[in-house]
Amino acid sequence: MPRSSQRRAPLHHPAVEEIDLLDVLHALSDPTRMTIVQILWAESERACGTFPVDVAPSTLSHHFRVLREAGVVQQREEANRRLTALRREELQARFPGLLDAVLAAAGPIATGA
Amino acid sequence: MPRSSQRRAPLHHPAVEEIDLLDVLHALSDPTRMTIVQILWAESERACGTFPVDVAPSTLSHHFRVLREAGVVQQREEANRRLTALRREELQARFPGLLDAVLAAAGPIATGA
DNA sequence: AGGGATGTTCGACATTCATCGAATGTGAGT
DNA sequence: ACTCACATTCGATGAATGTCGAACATCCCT
Repeated sequence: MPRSSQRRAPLHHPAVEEIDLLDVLHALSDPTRMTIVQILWAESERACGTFPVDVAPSTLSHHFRVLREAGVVQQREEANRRLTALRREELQARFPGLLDAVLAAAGPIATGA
Repeated sequence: MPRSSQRRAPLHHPAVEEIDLLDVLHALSDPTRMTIVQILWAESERACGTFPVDVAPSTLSHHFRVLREAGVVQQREEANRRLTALRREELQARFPGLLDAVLAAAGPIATGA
């Protein structure tokens, strides 16, 4: 029985109704995480290691966990990669216009953050 | 020479162009501060002590400073009261739609926070 | 002048957080 | 099987944060 889609932890994502506004705002209030979200806003899906941010891999993993548990991003396994995507439609359904306004306010991506 | 309008510190407020998105998001990611902003969203101007939040006066003062230095609220002196108001137009000019989306997402005021 | 009301500043304290290095686990390819 | 690449977890550490009580400053009113 090949269960190749359950590699490590079950990767808990909050349900749409469980997404808390303050958690989302806190998740977005960090420079590194904002950069991640901006990139995902433009590129739909991306592997963890391919983000142009200047932090250690363990730090990056921490930020992805914060974003995931806040309900901002979604992660799925593929081989030994972990692909990350924005939960755009779900966030739009829960907090209409919020992500659009935030991303519009963020302006161009500040690479290196 | 009655200088009744300069009571204590000069109450520094950031200029509109200096308002930082991440600072604003961080300021809004606290329950107490979110409650304050929600109340001001509905009531234009209000004295510090009249907010129904369950924190010590010194803590409240701290939260007002965070909101003020992030550019979210504006404070002016009147007698020995300090009146606080949202910087609605300025925030709308700097980050269009942001405050509207956040306040819409926040829903009804959770008194007691 | 004295007292009460309003709000701030100053430590202090516990919690949270961003960050890193080292160790670990998983999958792909040789 | 061995190794390398990818990503996580763990432990530690220094900084920031939310909270409070006590002390202080300013203004109004009696």
